[in-house]
Amino acid sequence: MDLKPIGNGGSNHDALGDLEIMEPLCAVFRRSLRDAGQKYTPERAQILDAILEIDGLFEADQLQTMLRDKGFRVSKATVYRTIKLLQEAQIIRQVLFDSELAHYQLAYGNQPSDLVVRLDTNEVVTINVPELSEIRDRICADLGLVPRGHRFQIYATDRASDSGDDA
Amino acid sequence: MDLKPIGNGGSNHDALGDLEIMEPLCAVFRRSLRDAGQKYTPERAQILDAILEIDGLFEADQLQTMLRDKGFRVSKATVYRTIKLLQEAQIIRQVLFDSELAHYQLAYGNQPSDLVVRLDTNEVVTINVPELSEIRDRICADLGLVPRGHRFQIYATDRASDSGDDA
DNA sequence: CTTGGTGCAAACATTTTGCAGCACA
DNA sequence: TGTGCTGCAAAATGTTTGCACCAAG
Repeated sequence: MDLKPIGNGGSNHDALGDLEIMEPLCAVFRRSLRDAGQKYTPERAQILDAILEIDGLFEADQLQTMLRDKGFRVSKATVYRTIKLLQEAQIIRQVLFDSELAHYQLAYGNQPSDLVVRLDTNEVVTINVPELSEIRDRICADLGLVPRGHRFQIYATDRASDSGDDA
Repeated sequence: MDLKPIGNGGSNHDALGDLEIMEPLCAVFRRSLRDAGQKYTPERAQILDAILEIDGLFEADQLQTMLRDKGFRVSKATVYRTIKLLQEAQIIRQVLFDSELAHYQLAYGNQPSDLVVRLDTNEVVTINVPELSEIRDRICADLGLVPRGHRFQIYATDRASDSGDDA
């Protein structure tokens, strides 16, 4: 499946965490690594840089291609290993909307990852729907559970492009 | 990842399609196959039967195990091929909540698949949240798109089991 | 200097596919 | 009775891992 994430329909950049008003992510990453006794290598910096240039979703292979185009030679293994580290650092998060391929998204802060996926063009728009958090919390309360997060994905088309098959 | 889907917290069975008030699914499947010039074989019937016994999510391997326990010998290839057919027949739908493994769910009718996933026990509860459809439609209207469906998944734990890592 | 990192390639796990024989409509 | 289906095993895909050498702190 070939998809082109077309950036944040809402604003990805204002639903930040809380207090730390936009600490450079490389600093966040470096600190996270140091706390885990790990090292901040050029490859890891390059991968994070590439991610920061992406507006929307990305996948592992895409990162390697971007880096290659910039003249960096990073192995696929390192890309995957770094993606895992970035997830642990809460800098990116996995977004599930395609079973065939893992997708990720910047996640500085804790804003949920709500998406609109266009089935006709495979474009993806990220949106911000505060009500969803309320709904989530209410449902969890009803069930006696503690909410830890949520995902919301809308599938849509422009016109009557097709019947919405397996959405 | 090992997960135990524990049935529908809401009611899976009353948000049916429209008019056809619970036509036997095997009939739906048979018709769908016939319309496509395909055959209703014992293996396919057995697989659908197994699915009907499942309350919640399931995965391909699980079906094969269930069938084996019942004394049927169905190859993995046939399981996968039948899953695809059942999706085309709109009888099951894929549920994305774990990037490592494809999960499916009964989908007779068109009710959306909203889930609560317990991160501590890996249990899954299906829920029904009509508001989500309204939110979806409103957002699509704002974007000038036609809604085709949506997915909503809540991640929760019982107590302070852990920090909600990569959710 | 020491510990952890990188690239490579082989290993993995899930899903798909080619093929020869079999069975349903 | 012919076309589609099954099982098997090999292929494909995305991701992980073992290992020898290399580099960050």
